[in-house]
Amino acid sequence: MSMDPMKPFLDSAVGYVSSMLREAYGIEDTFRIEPGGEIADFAFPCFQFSRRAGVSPQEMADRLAQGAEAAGGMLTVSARGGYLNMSASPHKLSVAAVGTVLQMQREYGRADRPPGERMLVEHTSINPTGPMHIGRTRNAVIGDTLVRSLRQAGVEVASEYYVNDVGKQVVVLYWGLTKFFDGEIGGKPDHELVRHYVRANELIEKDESAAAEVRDLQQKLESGDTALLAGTRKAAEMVLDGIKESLAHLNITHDRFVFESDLIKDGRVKGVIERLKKLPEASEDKGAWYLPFNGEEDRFYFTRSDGTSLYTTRDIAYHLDKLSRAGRLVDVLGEDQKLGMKFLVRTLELLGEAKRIDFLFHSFVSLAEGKMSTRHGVGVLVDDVISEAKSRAKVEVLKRRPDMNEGDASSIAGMVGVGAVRYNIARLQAEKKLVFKWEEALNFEGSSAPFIQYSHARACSILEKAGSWEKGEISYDEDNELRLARQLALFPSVLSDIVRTFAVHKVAAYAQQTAAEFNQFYRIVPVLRAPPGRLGSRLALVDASRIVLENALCCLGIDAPRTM
RNA sequence: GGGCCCGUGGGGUAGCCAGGAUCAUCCUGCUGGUCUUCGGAACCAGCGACCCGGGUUCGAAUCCCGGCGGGCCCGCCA
Repeated sequence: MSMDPMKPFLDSAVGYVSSMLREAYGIEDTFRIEPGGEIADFAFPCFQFSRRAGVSPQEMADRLAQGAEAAGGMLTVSARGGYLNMSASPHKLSVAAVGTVLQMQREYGRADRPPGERMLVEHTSINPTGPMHIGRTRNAVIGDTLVRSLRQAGVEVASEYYVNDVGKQVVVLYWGLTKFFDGEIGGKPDHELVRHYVRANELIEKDESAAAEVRDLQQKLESGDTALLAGTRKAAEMVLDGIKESLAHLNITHDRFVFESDLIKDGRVKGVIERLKKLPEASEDKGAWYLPFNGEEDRFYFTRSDGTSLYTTRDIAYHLDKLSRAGRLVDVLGEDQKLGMKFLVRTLELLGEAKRIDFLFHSFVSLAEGKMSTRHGVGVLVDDVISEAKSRAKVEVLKRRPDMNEGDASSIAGMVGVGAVRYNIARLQAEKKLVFKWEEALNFEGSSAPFIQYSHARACSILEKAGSWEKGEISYDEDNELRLARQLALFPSVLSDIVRTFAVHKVAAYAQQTAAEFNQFYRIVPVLRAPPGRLGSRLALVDASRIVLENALCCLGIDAPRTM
């Protein structure tokens, strides 16, 4: 059995068109099959070949539709508007879809892929100077959804967080801590320590001697002062602990954290600088080395005049490290990084190592009132959004289940609240800008996480009431059954599309559509009170729906409650 | 000044990469319905949109050029 229930039908459609084209017109060229939209599963537009064949598109479509018993009963074909429409036999497709899902269970969605192509996705990588605000959360949610979707699709993938613990802002944090911090954190570290960071920034802005102190520290750090490196790393790690906690609340974890300071300490940054200096393109201006791009239009400086490294130089060292550990890289980044990454890629190309890097850029999140900034302590913090979402969810849960005990209600409210936050970020195309609005972030109906979770809980409830049942022959004939089964069959192709395009919002849309189809089925087609002989097939369909909803929610990092 | 991205009903959004036909998707909103329920965070019907102007094409929301509006970038910062 194919892991993708739609695949055998697509193969027959290709085979059918190919043989009909040859038979009727002697055409043996390659051709394209399109998705058939609402009308059919697959469509062949006749426009390209009709002129050459000397017939109208509609004539050609009519002729091509005359293959009796299309593809051994796998397909139904029809001609309309110059298109040859082909649909998988609904009966055969529905049986194949449910059968495949029940066989693969949590693995459903996976496809055969060439082995050995390990991927590495870098995401989040927030500067550890303060708590995550909602803008940074977008990166984390998109990145984690990508990692989860790739895994569900059968890709071997690791996730990584690049910790910037040597940059200017971490020095400011460190300096602020030495000045104002008494050693007692007394709360979530990112929230507590950022106060010293904000205060330090305020002081530096108006006090020149403070600014000079920080500059000295920065110089010392870049010259490789080990005690100072340890100090800034410690400061970064404390804040990072708080960020990790926030990420955990969002069901986000990373396989590995790479510290920028390590790349300096073990000499890799120095090695990169040496390699770059040897490039024929490399030039020098007052001791500062750069690569000229676009003539001398854009200079990419990779050292300062004092020989120390710059951010992108260290990032190149990091990318070389990643390339040594994975076959293919993806960086999830804000759109402000585009130009810098162009220089990075072109530099890696000069070093002969650029091939396997892809980027997933996303636009910024803004507030109705303007921009966010950790440095100035303005922004909506993700911890606040999560806790507000949970408490509103709890009100909703208790409204519907007043008898439910406190612990269960809180646990469900947690899944619903976090799900709502993640879903409302993941549903958007990454390149569209996002204006954060509380009402939208906390939406619990319509196109939302709870809508999907609720469908899942309903399916679980039916299955629980049914108990165990005979898994005999299955078959479907009701329109709502066939439509739902077809929807389930589409999951592997959605994931394959994401593997190709990284368009993670598609798995959000798919989950929503699947839930909607399930709700329609649920409304119209009785399961537990099914007519004689239909019970097993319908329970199988409900179980398959439950599995697909769970798998899709898993891609989104949203828990699938059995009851809510 | 130069570069990149975005512009779809009242609000939000899919479709654009690989141009096609059928009501251009879905959510929200508004109007009106459904159900003696396998859990109503539900279901059904209706209202309402491709920024503007050229071009390519048999055919453009989709590709190209030019406007307009918004975001981001153009540092020996990160």
